[in-house]
Amino acid sequence: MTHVLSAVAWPYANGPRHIGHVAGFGVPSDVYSRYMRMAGHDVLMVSGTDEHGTPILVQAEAEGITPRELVDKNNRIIVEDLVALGLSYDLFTRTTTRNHYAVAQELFATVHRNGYMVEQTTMGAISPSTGRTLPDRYIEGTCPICSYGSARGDQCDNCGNQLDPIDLIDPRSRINGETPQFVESQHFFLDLPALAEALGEWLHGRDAAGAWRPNVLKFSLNLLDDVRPRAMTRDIDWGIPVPLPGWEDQPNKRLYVWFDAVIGYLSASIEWARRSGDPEAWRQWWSTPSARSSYFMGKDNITFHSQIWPAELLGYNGRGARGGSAGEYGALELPTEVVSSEFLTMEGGKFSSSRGVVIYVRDFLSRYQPDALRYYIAVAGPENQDSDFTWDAFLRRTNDELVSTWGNLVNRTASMIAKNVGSIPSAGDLTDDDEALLAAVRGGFATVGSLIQGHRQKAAITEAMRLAGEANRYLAAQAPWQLKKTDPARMETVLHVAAQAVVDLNTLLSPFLPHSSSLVHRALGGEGEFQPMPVIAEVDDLDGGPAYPVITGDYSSAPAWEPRPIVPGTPVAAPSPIFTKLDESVVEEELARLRGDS
RNA sequence: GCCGCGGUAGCUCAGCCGGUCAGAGCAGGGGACUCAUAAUCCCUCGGUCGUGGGUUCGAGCCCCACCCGCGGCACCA
Repeated sequence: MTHVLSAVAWPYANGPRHIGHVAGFGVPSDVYSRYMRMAGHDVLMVSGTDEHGTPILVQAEAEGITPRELVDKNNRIIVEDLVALGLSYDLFTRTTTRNHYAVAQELFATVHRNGYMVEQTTMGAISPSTGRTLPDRYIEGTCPICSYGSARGDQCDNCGNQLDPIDLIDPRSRINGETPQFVESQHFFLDLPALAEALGEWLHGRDAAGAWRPNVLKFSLNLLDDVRPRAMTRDIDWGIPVPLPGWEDQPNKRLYVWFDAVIGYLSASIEWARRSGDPEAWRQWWSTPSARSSYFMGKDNITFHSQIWPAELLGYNGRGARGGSAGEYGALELPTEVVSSEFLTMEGGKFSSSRGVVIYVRDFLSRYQPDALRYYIAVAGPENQDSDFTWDAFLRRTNDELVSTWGNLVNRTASMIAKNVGSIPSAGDLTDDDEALLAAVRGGFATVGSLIQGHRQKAAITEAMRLAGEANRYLAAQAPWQLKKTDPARMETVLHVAAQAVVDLNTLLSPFLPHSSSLVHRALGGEGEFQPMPVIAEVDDLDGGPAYPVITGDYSSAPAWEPRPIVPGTPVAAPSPIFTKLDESVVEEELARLRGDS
């Protein structure tokens, strides 16, 4: 048994999340975590909402509410959506807790003390009316190269050239139109060059271990070719105060949102431990070299997880060129794996909230089953390359695969048993065909399990579904509905074998389809829930801040990743369908909705 | 421009270290069956594996060049 940290990317709280987001970090991390628990590992799955940064301020202003009101609102929406999807977080918290503030400040202070946080003066744009940093992308003006009138500060969308906002002609703020001021400002920079060698050692070690996806590793190694110090503070009044004399009381100096966001993995682990009654419990995942940690995210986050976060940890541990010593938490383990997904597109194009090309998780789940979405993401998601979500493909995957292949297998098996026996039948002598099916399904525990552990979930669920197909073929070949008249004893044996196959296939599919796994479980005479599910708990801040909702759960009842022998005589009632078949018309309905027709 | 990814049957894609690797699902055509949400099962049509070279006894799989599509290029979360 190993301690396994499932570190899941933190959804940004400037709005609700769409299905592309949960395809990138949500479903893959939950499948992995559920499987690892079933395989007997001690899993700690943590995340939360990321609530600092300029876009939060911009959105709050647009809605005419305070940043705090905005993040409170979106935190709750996101929490509800992730629970509805069945994501089994041990703790899903947020970055505005006092605990998180304290942990982030401890990291910053120690990295600073060790000499990896260096103060520099920079020229940057601020909004004259608010005094806040104006990120490059929030400045627009006329492109000095092609004279395009709406070039962004970081790049011109017309000619594609990278720009420096100070070169823009007639620059203006995209937030409120005012002319930005370019002023000198003091900031702290994470000294990546001083940590580059240690980062390289770590990355090459990960390379040698061989578990990372090649593109993630290559991208990360490329980053090392050109490391520069990177600013970890901002001129902004929303965020975590800089914990240094002369800085902590300045209302317009705050930690950079990404500096504290990645620290969330640690602060959430600590918060989980404090709430568990053993405040030191988090060390089993963070201070133990034999522990594993897997970080799940979309590809846009790779930089922060394969460079910034490990650099923060190395700086904290005092493991860079300047030496140093670890802070009060002691030396902390770097990521074992950075598991990055590519992007999900929508009907051939990028998701775009502003253009309405988007499906929010909430809207999706209001019309379709969560396991249908989970299935689609697992089997057709952006695991290794960008993949496209289309309603047509969703309909086909749901109807032809979930409903017809798997749901129907469960239904026909339970139905025949209920009608002809009324309980799980016992088996007579097994034929070669019987043994072959049982052996194939039993073999799935090794093959499907290792594929999930290797983050090849598409192949894993495809293999599980292939085995379901074998069970369907078995039934067609054995034709128990004919044996009913000719050889009732043999019919019972066949139904016994089929029931055993269904029960074990249900176990194999349950990390992907946790909601329906309980329905299948009960369809064959089981009781209660098969896969434990997350819950929302309203909790008080541990250190006196405002109360907030968290996702948590007791997953100790997770079933073991192994065959479960069925018990003859267990009553089986006539089943009702597990999955809802979709009408062809939903494709056109949803496309109309996307176009804004409704 | 630089870096990376992809280009395999009508569609979506598998093909790890080169040698039954020319595959799967869906769509199309034909048939079987009736337990099951008209679900299931069988058979079948279909590809010179982007292009041109090269290495090799042998290459979707390695090397070079080119064409096409996509993503990233940092203070943006």
